[in-house]
Amino acid sequence: MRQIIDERTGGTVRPPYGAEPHSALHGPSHAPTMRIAAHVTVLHEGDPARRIMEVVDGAVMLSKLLPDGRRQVVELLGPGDVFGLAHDEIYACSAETLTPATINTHDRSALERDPVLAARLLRRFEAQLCVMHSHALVLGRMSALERVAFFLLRLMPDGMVGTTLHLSMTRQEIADFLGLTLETVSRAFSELKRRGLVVLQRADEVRIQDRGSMRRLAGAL
Amino acid sequence: MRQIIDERTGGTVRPPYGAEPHSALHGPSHAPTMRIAAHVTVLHEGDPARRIMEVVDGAVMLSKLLPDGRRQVVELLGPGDVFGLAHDEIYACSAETLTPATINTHDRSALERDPVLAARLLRRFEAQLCVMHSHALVLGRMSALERVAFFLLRLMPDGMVGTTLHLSMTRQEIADFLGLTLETVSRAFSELKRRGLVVLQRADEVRIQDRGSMRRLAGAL
DNA sequence: CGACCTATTGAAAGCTATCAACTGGGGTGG
DNA sequence: CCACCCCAGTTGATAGCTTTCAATAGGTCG
Repeated sequence: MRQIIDERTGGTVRPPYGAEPHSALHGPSHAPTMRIAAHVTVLHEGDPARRIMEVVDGAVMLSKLLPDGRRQVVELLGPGDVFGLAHDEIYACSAETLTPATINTHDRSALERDPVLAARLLRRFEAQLCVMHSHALVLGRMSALERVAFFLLRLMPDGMVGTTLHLSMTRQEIADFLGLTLETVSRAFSELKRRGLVVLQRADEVRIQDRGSMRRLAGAL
Repeated sequence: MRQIIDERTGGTVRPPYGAEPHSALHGPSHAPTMRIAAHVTVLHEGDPARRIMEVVDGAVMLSKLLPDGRRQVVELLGPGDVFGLAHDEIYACSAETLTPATINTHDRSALERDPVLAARLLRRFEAQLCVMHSHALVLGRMSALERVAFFLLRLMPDGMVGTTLHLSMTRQEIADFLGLTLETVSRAFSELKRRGLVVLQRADEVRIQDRGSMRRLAGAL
């Protein structure tokens, strides 16, 4: 289990209950902005859902647990993405920072009062829903090698060709995202390396060498 | 391949291009309602995305294809659900009716003009996103038997206990939804039957016999 | 009643998970 | 400054589950 303690404050960071930097002078719906360290659990699956959150900067991982401990990382979020969604007033996922992150929080009631916010969230939800559809295809129909190729392409926008990508996830986290085991993820990395499609400077620093072959593996996506 | 011909009109039903019942007197953004037969492809993945659609009645299936023909049914929709989402002005999924269905269509530009519509879609997107998160857990971490149990519980609301559920999907469609093969789905049905958790009156008529055991299999969901 | 399509069941192969050992890098403490 | 420890990652061997290929059964419609 990763730490859920914020080393700056020494306390658990759970925005609905904890201190809220920058919000003292505003109402709770005025988008208080929080700066959060890496590897901090921001939301817990099953907690009462009072807030909706936007990633301003950094990376956040949403995950769900089965009663026996199996975990699925259901979504990877970056700047602009929204989380804190709820079924029956209960958070449906846990949220954990992968890197230091800046996050805006809104009271759920703000959705009705603030049409500009609602419009922004609507566009973002549409985009995230499309990404989830792609991810269902990955989880349901792709082989291990294809999943890892897809994962790396997803993290490496077309713009940054030839640059080195820093993975801020462990093999276990990648495995939980792709519906595999950490060993299978490791083997897939080794296979991509062996085929000359990627270069691993370190375990968490990847360069895509042959983008064409990667695209073909990942289903031309 | 299922038919994409509407037997009532004799023509392909593709709303952006085809005839639009009930809409002759209204602008294209005034939610023309269409009545569509079962097993009709309403939207094609990759077509230009001009409309956004709401299921009023019936069941709709969203699917994505890989270049080599592998298919994933990414979402099952019922009354209230929304589809016709787009990446880069292109439909991200194909949509096919599973039953006769009634569908509302909105011009995408209506989202900016109609805040009531936008608010409704926002709530619905949130719900669908949560369902997709659950589905990612199913696809990534559950065994074949667990997936089928989950599928049946999802189709059988708590209210209707003891009633017979009519599956409007073939084994192949269920398999494509659950990330399995049709043979594995069939074996899972047989196993659930053998264990006394369900009764199959016919291949497409299921009664859940032991809901508790089903819930345990499906991860208490 | 026969044709055809869907579903079921069986047998074998393949891919991923599991269990286990080993490697390597980073940090700590001597 | 170096040695050791610890954890993440890699690699190997085996098991298990699902897929694949194939044959049979069931049901519907002409």
